[in-house]
Amino acid sequence: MGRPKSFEPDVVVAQAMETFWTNGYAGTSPADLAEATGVAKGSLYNAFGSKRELFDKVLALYDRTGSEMTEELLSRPGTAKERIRAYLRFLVDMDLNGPVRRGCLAANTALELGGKDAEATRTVRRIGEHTIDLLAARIEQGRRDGDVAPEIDARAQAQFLMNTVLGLRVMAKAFDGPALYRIIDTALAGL
Amino acid sequence: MGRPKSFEPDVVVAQAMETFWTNGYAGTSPADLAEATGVAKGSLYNAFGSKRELFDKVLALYDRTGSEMTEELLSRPGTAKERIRAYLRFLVDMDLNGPVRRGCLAANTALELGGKDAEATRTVRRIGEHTIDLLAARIEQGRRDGDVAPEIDARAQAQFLMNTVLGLRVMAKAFDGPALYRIIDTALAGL
DNA sequence: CTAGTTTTTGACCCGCAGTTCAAGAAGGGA
DNA sequence: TCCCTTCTTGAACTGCGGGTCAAAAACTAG
Repeated sequence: MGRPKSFEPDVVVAQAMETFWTNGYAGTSPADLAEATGVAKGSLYNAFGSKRELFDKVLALYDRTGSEMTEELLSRPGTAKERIRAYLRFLVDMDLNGPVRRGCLAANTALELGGKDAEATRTVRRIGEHTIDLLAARIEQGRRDGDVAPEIDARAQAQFLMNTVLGLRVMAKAFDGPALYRIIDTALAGL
Repeated sequence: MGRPKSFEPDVVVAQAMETFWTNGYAGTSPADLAEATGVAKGSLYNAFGSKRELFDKVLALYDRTGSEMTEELLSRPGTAKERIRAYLRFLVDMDLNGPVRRGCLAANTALELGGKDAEATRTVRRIGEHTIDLLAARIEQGRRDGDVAPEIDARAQAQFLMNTVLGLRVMAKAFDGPALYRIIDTALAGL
C-alpha cells in the first residue's frame, strides 16, 4: 500500500550514471541529479538515502553494463588478438566521438576518491578485476584455439591489458586519435 | 619599496603542489592552502590572483621537477630497458610507499579538469609530451648503443610507455604492488 | 619625519552543496 | 468512508568554498 513510486529506480540510476560520468562525483550536485532525472531532490533522498548511496548504485550498474559490453565484444568471431584490438578501439572511439571525453567512470572514480573513500576504492578494484577476468578468459580461449602462443601467461597479459585500457582512457582526455591507435597496436605486439 | 614579501613564492608554490597533489584541485580549498603554506588567504590572493592561477604555477613546477627526475633516472648507466624498468618501478614505489597514494598530478588533473578546462588540458598534454620526448630520446640512444633492436620505432614505443605509466598510476590507487610489478615486466617485453 | 607604496591579515560576503522537513497527494484495507 | 502508509515536493537550514576589503604594518625615497 501507500502511494506508488512515480519513477523507475533503475531508470533514475541510469540517468544519474550519465551525470556522474560526465561531471564527476564531487562535480555533480543534488540539483544536477534532480534536473537530469526529472525527480525532485527530496524524492531522490527518500528513495536512495544520500548522494553517496546513489553513487554506489551507479557504480554497481556501471560494473554490470561494462561487463556485458566487454563480454559481447570479446565473444564475437575472430582471434583473441583481433577481438581485443576491436575492444580497445571501441573504447577509444567511444571517448573520442562523444560530445565530451568522459573516459571511464571507474578510472575517474579511482582517481577522484581512491585512497580517501575505502568503499569506493574496493568497488573500483572489483570492477577492474571483472574486466581482467574476461580478458584472461578470452586469451585462454585463444590458446585453446591455437591463435595465442602457449607460453603466454593469460592472467599477466590480461592485467597488462587492463593497465593499457586505463592509460588510454586517461590519454583520451588530452591526446588525439592517431596516437591512441598507435598505442593499441604497440600494446598488442606481444600477443 | 613597499612592504617586503614575508614568504618565498617558489616555496609556497611547492607547498601548494603537495596539497593539490594529495587532495585534487576541487578538493583543495583556499583555507587548506593557507594552512599548508602558513600564509593567510588574503596574502595568497594578493600574490597569485586566484586559486586557478596558483594551480597554473603548480603545474609548471610539476612539469619542471618531473622532467628533471625522469632525465636523471634515465641517464644513469645501463641499457635502455634496464633504465626504463627502473624508472617505472621508481614511480610505482613512490605511490605505494607514500602515506597516501596520490598518483600523478598530471594524470589526476587530466581526469579532473580534462575536457572542461581547455588551458589545463593543454598544460597536461605538454607535460605528457615532455615525458614522451625523454623516453624516446633514451630509446634512440639505446639503439645507437646497440641494446635496442634497430626495427623499434622509438617514438611509438615512448608513447606506449607513457600510456603504461598513466595506467600504472591509476592502478596504484586500487591495486597492490606485485600486480603492478608484473605489469611493468609485461610492458617491457617488447623492448 | 612624512608621504607614498606594497603586503598582511582576519573579518565579511555571496552563493551553492548536501540534507532535512512539514505539508500534502495517492494509493490500499476495513 | 476513514485511516494508515508511502511517496512527492519545494521551502528552509547549515556550513563551507572562493573571493573581496578595509585597516594596519613594513618598508624607502626625500
